[in-house]
Amino acid sequence: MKITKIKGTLDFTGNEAVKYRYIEKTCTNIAKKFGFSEIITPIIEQTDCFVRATGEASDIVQKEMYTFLDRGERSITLRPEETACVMRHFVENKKYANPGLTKYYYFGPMFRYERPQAGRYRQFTQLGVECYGNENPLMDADIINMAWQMLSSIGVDNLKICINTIGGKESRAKYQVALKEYFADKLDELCPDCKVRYQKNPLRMLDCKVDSGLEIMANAPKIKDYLEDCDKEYFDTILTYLDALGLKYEISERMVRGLDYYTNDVFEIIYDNPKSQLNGLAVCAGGRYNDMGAEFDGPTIQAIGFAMGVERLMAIMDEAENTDYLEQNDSITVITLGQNAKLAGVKLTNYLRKNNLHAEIDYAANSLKPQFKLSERMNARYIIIIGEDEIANQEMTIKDTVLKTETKIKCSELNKYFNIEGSIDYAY
RNA sequence: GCGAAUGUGGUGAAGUGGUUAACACAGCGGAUUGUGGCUCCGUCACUCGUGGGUUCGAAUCCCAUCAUUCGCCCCA
Repeated sequence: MKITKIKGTLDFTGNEAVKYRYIEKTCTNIAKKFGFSEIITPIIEQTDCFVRATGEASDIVQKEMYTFLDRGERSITLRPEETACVMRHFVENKKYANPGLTKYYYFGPMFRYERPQAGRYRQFTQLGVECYGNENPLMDADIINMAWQMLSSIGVDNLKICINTIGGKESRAKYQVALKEYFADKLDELCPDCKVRYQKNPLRMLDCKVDSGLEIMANAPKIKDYLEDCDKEYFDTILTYLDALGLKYEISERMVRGLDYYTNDVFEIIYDNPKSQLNGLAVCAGGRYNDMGAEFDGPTIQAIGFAMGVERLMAIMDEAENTDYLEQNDSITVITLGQNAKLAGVKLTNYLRKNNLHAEIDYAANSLKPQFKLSERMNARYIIIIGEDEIANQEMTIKDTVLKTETKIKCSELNKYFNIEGSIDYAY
């Protein structure tokens, strides 16, 4: 039986791996500029960490977690998301006692037991941020701003920001009552899923795809009519700041998000490209979740965050044929003719490597052809050729495949050519 | 959890019951070449995801199973 990778997981090699690290590096650099520092938490947590934070009834808890008992019969879960882990850390260590804001970013694998499909895997990578402390609409706006900057900097286009408010506890409670009243006598017209949602979480009926065209959906009560004044004002102020930051956004009145912990503003950044299979996929999503601290038996902690799906970003970069992430390849192949030249070539190769250059020499071949093949495989920029003539004169022939030049230089000039230290000769 | 499509060598694929599974690219071996990626010759699937069945005979039909991909639910 052949051993294969586990369903819904991915191996990255070559340019894929480069791209993955490029996204990490570019985005986390921006997070640092916004004053965020890294948090690294374990991949495993007590199952309760997610049950409490995400909500017993959420789909993540109900059917998507990798949960198992360890040898001590403790229920362990591979993290399906990071927000709960960061909150656990924050409350566990009583960091709420620290003055000012706490701003963390993270980057790492998450696990969700779902059927894989376009832009969705069982092990996937999230890059996200969490910000705790006194809430202020500017903070919410600036975090969206940061997400936008991250996405712009990795060169992902065709994105749009969608934002909505689902209000604070009071607003939402009133709204839920109104929704239930409205739909009470209309249940027969709704799809089976919505009948379940009606019981479980009426808000979710709003973004049902099946029933979205129905007239009764269009006429359903709107959250904005049930918002407490303070919630409404908070949301409007966020929008004002977004305008000031020059960010374009769409207000999606139907967007409610699936994780139970959100309060007030929620937002998504969506790939908007009708030609693509990935159209409509959220690459970034987040919002405010002021009530989560209490779930961890901590005080009320005002909090906001977002997460981005790294594999989704990679897929979109591929579609756009975006190759900005590729590092410039300035590697060198040393080609030799004859045994004396091979010895000289080894010495030369080693000298180049010691000077931080990527240099390779064919271990086996003596004829030209396979050695040129090596340089093609490496996609080497420089090819240095050493034969008997060069040995005799302490020279080498250097081809620059980018500038398409070929020059013969003395060994003593090599350091100048590559702007490196020291010198080399062929004597040994 | 539900629904659909697909599964032939490293890759792309032809082949729908009958002798040695076409072709292309890549690979490998060689010829030629102090400067290659051109050309030429040779070689490369005891086998068609896996396991059963039907048949004189199956990559081709049937069943099961696995995997991949896509959609739903939900989500980054």
